[in-house]
Amino acid sequence: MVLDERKGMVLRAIVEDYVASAEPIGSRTLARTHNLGVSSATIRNEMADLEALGLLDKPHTSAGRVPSDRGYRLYVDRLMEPVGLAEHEFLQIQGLYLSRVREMEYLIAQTMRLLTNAGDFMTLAVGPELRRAVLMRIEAVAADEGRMALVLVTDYYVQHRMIELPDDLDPESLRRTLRDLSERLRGLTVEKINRSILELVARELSGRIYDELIQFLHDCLAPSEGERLHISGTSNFLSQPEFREADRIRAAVQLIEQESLLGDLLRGASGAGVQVRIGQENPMPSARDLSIVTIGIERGGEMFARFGLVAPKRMDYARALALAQRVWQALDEAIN
Amino acid sequence: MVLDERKGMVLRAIVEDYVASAEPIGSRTLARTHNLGVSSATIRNEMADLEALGLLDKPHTSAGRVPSDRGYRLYVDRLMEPVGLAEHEFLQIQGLYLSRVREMEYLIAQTMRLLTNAGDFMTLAVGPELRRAVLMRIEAVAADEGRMALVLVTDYYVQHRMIELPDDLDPESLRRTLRDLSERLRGLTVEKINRSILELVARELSGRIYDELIQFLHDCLAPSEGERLHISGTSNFLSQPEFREADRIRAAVQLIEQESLLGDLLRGASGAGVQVRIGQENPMPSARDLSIVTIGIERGGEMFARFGLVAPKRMDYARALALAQRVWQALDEAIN
DNA sequence: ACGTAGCACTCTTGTAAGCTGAGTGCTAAG
DNA sequence: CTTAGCACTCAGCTTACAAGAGTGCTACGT
Repeated sequence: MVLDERKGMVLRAIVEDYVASAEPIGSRTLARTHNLGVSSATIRNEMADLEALGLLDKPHTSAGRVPSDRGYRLYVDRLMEPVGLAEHEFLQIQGLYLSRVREMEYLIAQTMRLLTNAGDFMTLAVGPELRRAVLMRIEAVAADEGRMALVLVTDYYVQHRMIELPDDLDPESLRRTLRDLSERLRGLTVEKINRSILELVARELSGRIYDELIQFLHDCLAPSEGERLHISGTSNFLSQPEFREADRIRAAVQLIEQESLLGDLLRGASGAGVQVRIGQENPMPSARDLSIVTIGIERGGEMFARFGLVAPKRMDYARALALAQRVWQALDEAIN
Repeated sequence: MVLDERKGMVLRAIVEDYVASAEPIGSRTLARTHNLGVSSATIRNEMADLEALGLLDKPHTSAGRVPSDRGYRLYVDRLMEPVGLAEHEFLQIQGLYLSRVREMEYLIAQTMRLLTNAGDFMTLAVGPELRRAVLMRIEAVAADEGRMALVLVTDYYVQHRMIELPDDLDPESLRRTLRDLSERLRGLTVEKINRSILELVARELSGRIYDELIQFLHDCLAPSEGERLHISGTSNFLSQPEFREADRIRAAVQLIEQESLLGDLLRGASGAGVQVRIGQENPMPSARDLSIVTIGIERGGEMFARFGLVAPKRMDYARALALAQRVWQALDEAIN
């Protein structure tokens, strides 16, 4: 049996109706609402064929059909009609990256706000791996008499911490030490520094305040911080009708709370550009009812940042893809 | 009718059993589990009295009793036996503030981590109002050829943003401008700067890069940023049995997502030290089933920071208060 | 050979009725 | 003042039943 044009139309109609209604689609309803030019009985036959092809599922004997993972996949790859964004959305996304700000946290925050407000998605993001970041500068900015802000600048992160100086410390010598340290470490990746920094510092420096300094550097250089998973739009997500029942919403909340799982979900995708993973295509079983559209940003051939739009499998793929595509273009351009 | 000692014991037993079990407490169970020396019938009479006094509620005719808001209040004020913290907790809290870090975001993050892991609470925090912060320094830290990190230091906040410099900008003149600006504005509160900064900058400075600079200053000085509400431990909160039903959990998620509501909840308390607000004592109706223990930190007679432990009314008040009290002591000492 | 009408069958959902268990309130006796 | 006993109440569970939606199959028409 082969997927002729009519079967495609039926599948497409089912996916789109189901996406809109969240209710299984029956043959009669479909015949009534769509002008397919055939009766419900014919549609029933087509549906039976689509089910045999593994493109539709039946929740139970008399409940109408629901797209299977493969059905969604076929829809996304071949049946879906791409949608455009509204003019103002298009421009809004462009405008987001026109500023001169070149800092990851800021770009991520902006992008997430945009994506979260643009649809019923939960948005995930991870920034570039901190261990790949290249140290540029460590500097101390005096605040007042007794306090000083340490600032660590890498190629796409800035970190700071304000500390209290002990009375017996000469600010000038601290500044000089930092300048030396800066010189010595500049151009190294965080990954590399991680090894040598402590030795270096231990060898050349001493005194109480340097405990704080080392602590600060250590904190800044700890990978966990830089790869922090950003999450927003959980209420978009949880307000989907699939989470009407207590068990479901509970499971969903648990999934959300497990940052590591969401991180895997997002990182499961590889490569640059926009990708879709549907249901069981996701690596972990707890995400088998979800789909995710990922945006991978590369830079110099390495993975740089990654965003994800998460929703039940019954997501609006056309819209998610349009958004993702546009954000990818704009962000990729801004960064490269 | 007056609250004699036995009534107090009964109320206390009901509160504690209910806190532990989340199920309404019946007279027979109470007689069996607590050694009150009287029969269930007597307890029934006492319960009826307590209900008449407005200290107990009945969910329905045959469901056992549940403490009313006033019942909880009386329990907290007069019946509850204060508990101590475990030795290691006590020391852990102390240790948290021994470091020399004097930056609000850091202290808040540390404190929240502690509180969230210490019990089944959701933790809220707001830092000091940014508009009261006193500007210390604005400085530019060079990153590489074309980029620069702007750093703004106030007495308890540091903000930064990395921006790309236009080719035609002389980094030295930028640095000079910032130094001038710093000199002019140092010692002013953000609130005051907010008015004058734009005029000042507009009058003395010009050129494309200064748009970014002004934008950065504006962002830093926008009060919303500085008063950002920190939230953690939502899973502690949502895993409480009161949220077993879908509607409840849904409402709770919505409440959490509404940052402004949580902000009001937290800010509803006034004054320094540890306070408890129970159920309807909270200003907003959507929090009438919650209780919050707040920790208010003052500094120089002004409200500085505020933390909140949020849980269903059926919270473990003794533990929450012990934690809050200890954190308050330690933090107050560290800051003042 | 394909499309359609009709019909029997299946299965979920919603509703009503009955039962059970936990708890209360009241009364009378100790 | 306390307690035992008993009638009464009510949420929640179970069962039964009807309604509604949908399917699969068969027979018929083009």
